[in-house]
Amino acid sequence: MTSTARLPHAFYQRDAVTVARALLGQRLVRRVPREHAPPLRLAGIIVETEAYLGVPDRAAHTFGGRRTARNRSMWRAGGHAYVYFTYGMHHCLNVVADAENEPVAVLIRALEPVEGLEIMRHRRLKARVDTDLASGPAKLCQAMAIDRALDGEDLVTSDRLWIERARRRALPARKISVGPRVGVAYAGPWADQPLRFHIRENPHVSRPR
DNA sequence: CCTCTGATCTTCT
DNA sequence: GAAGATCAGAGGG
Repeated sequence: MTSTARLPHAFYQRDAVTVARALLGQRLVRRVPREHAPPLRLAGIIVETEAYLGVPDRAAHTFGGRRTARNRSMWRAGGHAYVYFTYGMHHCLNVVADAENEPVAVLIRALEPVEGLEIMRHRRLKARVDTDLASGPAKLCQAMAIDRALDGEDLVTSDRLWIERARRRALPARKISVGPRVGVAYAGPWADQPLRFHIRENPHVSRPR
């Protein structure tokens, strides 16, 4: 029997590294209302994450504690969404972690699609194979119809975006691969920190160059 | 397999 | 005015 219980507030109220590891194997769900039709339900298992550690973390948008119009959601309590727009065309989804006013978050980097595959294929026409549907932070936002309209969303109460518990316990460490974060070479020593986590041998994980 | 490049525009300096 | 928590396609080996 498949559980549909949402991850509770307390799940997110932990340090970003713990949350980044615990999110692996859980199910991200997007509900999209439609006129004259039942709502769409899109879902994918989280297979890759990165932790961003806030004020001291040179790679984080909240480095130095600077608040901007873009990053203000990161100061919210753990369990909210932080969605940003970048490169003039891409959106990326973060899950805010830890306590309110602790501006840390977890970037969701890849999903294994499990519900609404037909819709996702339609939204991702460039993907020749299903392992390319959501194998990157911007790809998954495209597949799941996630944009800035969902910035600041409360994942515990929202009817548009939430995360369900798909596994009872966190994945054992031996099934998680750990390494440096992608695309943050500018961050000095923080670029080398082991803050990227992904499920080992899962074909839906991103393949950065 | 690998490296290089263009796209495209919001955000912040 | 420049850069960016990216992606896709092209070209060469």
